[in-house]
Amino acid sequence: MTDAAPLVFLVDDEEAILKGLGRLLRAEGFEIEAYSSPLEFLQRSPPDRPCCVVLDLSMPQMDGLAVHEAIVGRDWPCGVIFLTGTGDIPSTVKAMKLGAFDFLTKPVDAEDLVRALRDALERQAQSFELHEHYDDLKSRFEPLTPRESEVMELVVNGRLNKQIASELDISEKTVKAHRAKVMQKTGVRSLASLVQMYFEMQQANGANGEK
Amino acid sequence: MTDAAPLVFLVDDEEAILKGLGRLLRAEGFEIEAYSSPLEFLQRSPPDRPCCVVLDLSMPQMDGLAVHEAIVGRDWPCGVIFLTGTGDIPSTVKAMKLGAFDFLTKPVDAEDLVRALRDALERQAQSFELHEHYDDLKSRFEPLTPRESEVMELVVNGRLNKQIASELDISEKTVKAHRAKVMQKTGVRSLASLVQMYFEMQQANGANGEK
DNA sequence: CCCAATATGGGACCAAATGCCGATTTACCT
DNA sequence: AGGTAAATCGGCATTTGGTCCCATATTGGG
Repeated sequence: MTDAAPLVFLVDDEEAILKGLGRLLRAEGFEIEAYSSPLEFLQRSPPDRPCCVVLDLSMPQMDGLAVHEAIVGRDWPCGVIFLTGTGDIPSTVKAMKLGAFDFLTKPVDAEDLVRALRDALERQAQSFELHEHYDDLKSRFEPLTPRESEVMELVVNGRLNKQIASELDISEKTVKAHRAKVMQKTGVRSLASLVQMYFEMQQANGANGEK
Repeated sequence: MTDAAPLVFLVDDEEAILKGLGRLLRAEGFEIEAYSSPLEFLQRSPPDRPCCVVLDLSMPQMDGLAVHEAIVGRDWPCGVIFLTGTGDIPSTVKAMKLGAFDFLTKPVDAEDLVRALRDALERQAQSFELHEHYDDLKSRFEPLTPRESEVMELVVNGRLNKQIASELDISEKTVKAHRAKVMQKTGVRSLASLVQMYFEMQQANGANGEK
C-alpha cells in the first residue's frame, strides 16, 4: 500500500541499453533496477512485491531462457518480457511456452515496451494477490495435527461423524472433538467455508504442483 | 471410447502441402481432414472430440490468426499449431498469446510436427474432459428454480437456515423445503458435495468468462 | 520428572437439519 | 376449466452436529 511504484528489472549485457531504457522507463514512473549480468541479477533476494523483468535473450554469461527458467523455478513474483535483437521463431516459441508475457525485438518502440510492461505488471499484481491468498490458506491448515487433517479430509468429502468414527475406528465423540479443533484452528465458522477453503487449496496445489 | 484415432485438421492453401502432410500424418496414425480454404474449414460443424488444427499463417482468403480467433471464439475442443514459411516474431507472439500450442516453420521437420501434435492432442484431451465435467455440473444446477438457486447461494456461503429465512423474509420452514429440493435436484447427498460442486462451477465460469 | 500437546472418550444439553405427513395461493399452459 | 409447477407455511419425530463440563493414556521436550 505504501510503495506503489511498479518494480522493473532490466537485464542486458549492453550498458548502453541499460542506460537508455533506464532513463526512459524511470520517466514513465517505473522503479528500475538494472543489471548488466544475469548472474548478478539472480543473486538478488526475491522481491516481495509484483515485478517484471525486461530480459535480453542472448547474453555472454548466461542464456536469457535459462534466466527465465530460474525465475520460474524460484517462484519469483515476476513477469518476464524478452527484448532481443537476434531472436528467431523457435526461441520465441520456447519463451512463450515458458510463460513469458511478451517477446519484443530491438530496436524496440518505446510505446510498445511501456504498454507491455503495464500489462505484465497488472497481471503480475493479480497473480501476486492470488499467491498471497494461497499462502494464507496454507497457513490456516498448517497447525492441524495429522489426525485432525485426517478427520477433516473425511468431513469435507461429505462423511457423517458416525461414518468417520467407524472408518477411523474411534468413537463419534472423538470425531467431534477433532472436528471442533479443525474449525477453531482454521478460523472458519461454517462447514461451507471449510469445504470451500479446502478445495480451493487442493486446486492451488494441483495447479502449482503439476508438470 | 469407440473412436480413439486422434483427429487432426490441416488447413493450408497449398494443395501440395496438404497432400504431403496428409500422407505423412495418416501414416503416423492420425485421422486427417484437409482443407485448402479456411472459410470452408470454419463451416464445418464443431467436432465432438478432442482435436488439433495445423494451420497455415498466411493464406489468401483469410489470415491464420483470424482463423485461430474464430476457433477460440466458437469454443471448439481444438488445439492450434501454426505452420508457416513467412512468419515473423510479432506474429508468433500474437499466436502464442492467443493460446496456440506451437508455432513451426516450413520446411517442417516431420519429427517436430508429430511430437507437437501428440503433445497438443494430449493436452486437448485433458481440457476436453474438464469441459465435459463442467457441462455435467452446469446441467445439475439448471433444473433449479430462481428461488432455489437463491437459497442455495446462501447455503453454500455458510448461512444458517434461520439466517436465510430472515434475509429472504420467509419462514425457516420454506428455506428447508427449498434446500431439500436443491439437494434432490442436484443429486448430492451432503452439504460438502454441494459446496464443492458449486464453487467448482463458479471457478469454471470465472475461468471461461474472463477476457 | 513434570508439563504441554495429542488422542481418546463419557455425560448432558442445545441447536440445527432432515424427513414425512399435511396445507394454501399464485401463475401459467392447454 | 382443469392441471401443473412454484412458492409459501405448519407440525412432529428423528438425526446430526456443536458445546460445555470432565477424565485418561501416551509421548516428547525442557
